[in-house]
Amino acid sequence: MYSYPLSSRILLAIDCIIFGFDGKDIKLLLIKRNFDPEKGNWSLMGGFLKEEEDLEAGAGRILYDLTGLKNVYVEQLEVFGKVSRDPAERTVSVVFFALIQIDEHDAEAVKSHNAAWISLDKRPKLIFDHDQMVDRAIEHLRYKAALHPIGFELLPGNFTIPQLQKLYEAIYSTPLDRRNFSRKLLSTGLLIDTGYKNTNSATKKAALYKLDTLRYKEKFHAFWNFMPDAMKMKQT
Amino acid sequence: MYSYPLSSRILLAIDCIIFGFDGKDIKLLLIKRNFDPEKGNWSLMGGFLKEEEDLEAGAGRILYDLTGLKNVYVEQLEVFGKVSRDPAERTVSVVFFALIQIDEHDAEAVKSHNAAWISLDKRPKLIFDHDQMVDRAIEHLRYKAALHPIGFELLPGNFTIPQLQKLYEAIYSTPLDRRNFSRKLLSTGLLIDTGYKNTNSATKKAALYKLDTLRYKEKFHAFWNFMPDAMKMKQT
DNA sequence: ATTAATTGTGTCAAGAATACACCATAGATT
DNA sequence: AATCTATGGTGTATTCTTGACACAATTAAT
Repeated sequence: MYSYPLSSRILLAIDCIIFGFDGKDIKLLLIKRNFDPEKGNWSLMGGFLKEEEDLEAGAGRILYDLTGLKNVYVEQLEVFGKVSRDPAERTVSVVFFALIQIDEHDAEAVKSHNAAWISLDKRPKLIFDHDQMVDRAIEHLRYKAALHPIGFELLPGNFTIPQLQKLYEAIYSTPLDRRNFSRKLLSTGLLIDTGYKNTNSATKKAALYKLDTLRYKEKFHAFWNFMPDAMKMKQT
Repeated sequence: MYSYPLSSRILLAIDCIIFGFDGKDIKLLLIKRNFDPEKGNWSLMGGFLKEEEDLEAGAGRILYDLTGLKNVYVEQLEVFGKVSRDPAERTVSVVFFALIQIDEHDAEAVKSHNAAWISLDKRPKLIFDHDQMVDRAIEHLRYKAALHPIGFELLPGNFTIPQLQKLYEAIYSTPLDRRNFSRKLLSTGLLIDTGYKNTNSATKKAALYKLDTLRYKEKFHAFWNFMPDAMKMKQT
């Protein structure tokens, strides 16, 4: 069997950007490193790809270690491969983008990793090029959520339309019209009315919906249109 | 300075998917390997990331080697990282997606690499997981061209609206209405009428347009809407 | 009962997308 | 030089979607 010349083997890192939503703000799961290198500084959760491990499995492992969750929404975001991005050694990092339901994570695991959920507007400076990674992820979240029904990944199984609206308002930092939002959402046919009401509310209880998962899978790659108008191409 | 434990350094490959358009069909630049491994079989153009080379620079180097072109449209597509994707050795491959003007490539370089422009519907079986990479790239081309003005990257500097239409028809394998297409294109404000006419045509000569590059850069990340309707989300 | 906060739904007007028809130009044919 | 044919350029009516906006219903607190 052929073998490649002995050159250019490189340390391959995996870094995970993990978004959650607490009902009000989009949050990031970050760790305050209690290990070297860069001990004491904030960073994304990461690790190295193992020799006998598929790339996606590596991402799954790292996500599971920190959150205790499997089968969360994950996708590749981008590879960061500048020569000097890690001063210790040439390291290429594959960045993964994950959306989780914030109240389902394993608080013990998060604590043991010295991790915390942090609002986007309060995020600390991160090590290496992790700030760029986060910037890129926020951009991607805005982009993708405008076109595909990924918002649901951040909400519990049953949710109300006002909750969904708050989520989109948080993503785009912009108020949305209740009536138009509701009409658009319902017209996708992705929501099923559970018949239950949200008992938490102090006033009128909103209807609880769930995802029509069959339809969701069918229609995932089709286009949606939730991007606020200001971000669309205008003819000016 | 900290150093990482001696483990999990991995061979990092770069593979390039290069699209062109000959006025009729979308074509891929593929190589018939005259070197090992997999000598004699078809594959994407690729190479290994060098120790002292930024990732994007590596992609640029490989594209330049094959086409003689610099500053072409390139973006990261996806990382392929299954353990057994390359039987010779664990290799993780970062796949890049490139669009070039087919008539500007360096024919000598292409020849010396034993490469050829091949229509999508005539593509041979490729080595390893390169077929999956191409499938993914075609999907991405359709996706991206529907939302962003990347089609121009496949056409010469001056082009006619009918040429542009043929390009989109090739990308989506579907006929488009001339009148609506033209109106939509012109309404983007991205086209500047050069005042010249296409002299190649046998009958009425079409107007030659060029990109308004300033506007193009400004508006690149805004959304467009050239996806044929059938691919959009419908409510049914 | 009244009030305040929140949820649910309807309507109208403007804009965009689609389907479709007519005219213009240029070279080839007679 | 008249006309035929292939292709390019533009206009319009209809339908659908979007955005702005108003009013009614529900619930708990007073």
